[in-house]
Amino acid sequence: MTHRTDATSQTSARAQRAPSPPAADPRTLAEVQRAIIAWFADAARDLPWRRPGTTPWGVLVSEVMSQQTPMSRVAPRWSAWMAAWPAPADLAAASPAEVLLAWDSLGYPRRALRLQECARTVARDWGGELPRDEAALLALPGVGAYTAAAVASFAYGRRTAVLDVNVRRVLGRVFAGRAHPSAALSKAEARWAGALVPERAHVEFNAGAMELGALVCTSRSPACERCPVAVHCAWLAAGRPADPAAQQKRAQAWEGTDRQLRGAIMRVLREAHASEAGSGAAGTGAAGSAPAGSSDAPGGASTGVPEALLTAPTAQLDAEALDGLPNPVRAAVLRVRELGDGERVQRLAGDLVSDGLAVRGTAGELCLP
DNA sequence: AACACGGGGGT
DNA sequence: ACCCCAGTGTT
Repeated sequence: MTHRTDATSQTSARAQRAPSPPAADPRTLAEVQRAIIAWFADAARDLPWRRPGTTPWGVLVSEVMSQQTPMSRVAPRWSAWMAAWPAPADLAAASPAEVLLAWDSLGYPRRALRLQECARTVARDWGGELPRDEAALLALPGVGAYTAAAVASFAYGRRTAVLDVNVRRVLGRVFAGRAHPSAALSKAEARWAGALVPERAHVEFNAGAMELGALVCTSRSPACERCPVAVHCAWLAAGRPADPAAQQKRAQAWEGTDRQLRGAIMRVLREAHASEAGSGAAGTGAAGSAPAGSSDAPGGASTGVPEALLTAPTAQLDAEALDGLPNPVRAAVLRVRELGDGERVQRLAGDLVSDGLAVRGTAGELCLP
């Protein structure tokens, strides 16, 4: 299957510093563009935000949810989210707790907070309508180079280069013969990618290049036999050489990390909030449908958990209070205690508060904001 | 430029 | 077990 890299490794190692411009004649360029557009017309997945009638705001929401997140996980959440908050003003009016509850376990919950900040900015500064200008989009919270370009292209039909990891991989393989894109997107890379976007059907080209990278030209096991541009692909022609530079990126740890423990604490807060707000339908992580109406914590009623239950030494733990917790909350609390000692939990809880993902109540409880 | 930041599913 | 995912913001 994979081919040895011996004969070519010297020359390919040389070429990886500079993002080589598309070493292709205009005829090849046009052919690649046409092939991707034609392939996309047939192979495009039926994603909810590709349905007619999706607003620019809906496109933005789908892009933010999709950051570092497979779309199979995004689709159901997007539908529930847009049903609850169709327009920026709707999201702006929600409480952060509702927003984090609806985000559920999509990951990187700060994205949810930024998306709401974004909605509030749009409501306040843009009359509730997303700006069309890419630079203005880029200035919004949670919107970086990729998302600004994606919205400009997919929502507003602007001719701009949309460079996510999929597109970078496809272009890098076809034109530069490189198996994997570098860690960071360079200016030069963006420049020649921009030159590649066709004048006509650029939306279809952008979406198609992403789709091709997601479905065929995948990172791990590309299906070159199904690839519409295989005949033009420099990487395939070279025998699909491994990438010498991509070796030593350390496998990302998960067990025992702060991220894992933070996530467990966030789950406690979601479960606690859900079990108190609507005792009706609160399942494990199933934020599900409409986060209806109120987040009003009447008086001083806590919608969180006593922080001591997360941090106290086992000997001093109030076992009775722990037993009194609703099942999903107790399970989440036990998980936190299994993952980290009290000191670490306390430190990370403080981080969460600093990040705006949690608040401390007057009675020593930790809650969603 | 290098890190931190979730979580789940594919191989 | 390891890899990857429609990235962004901070240091």
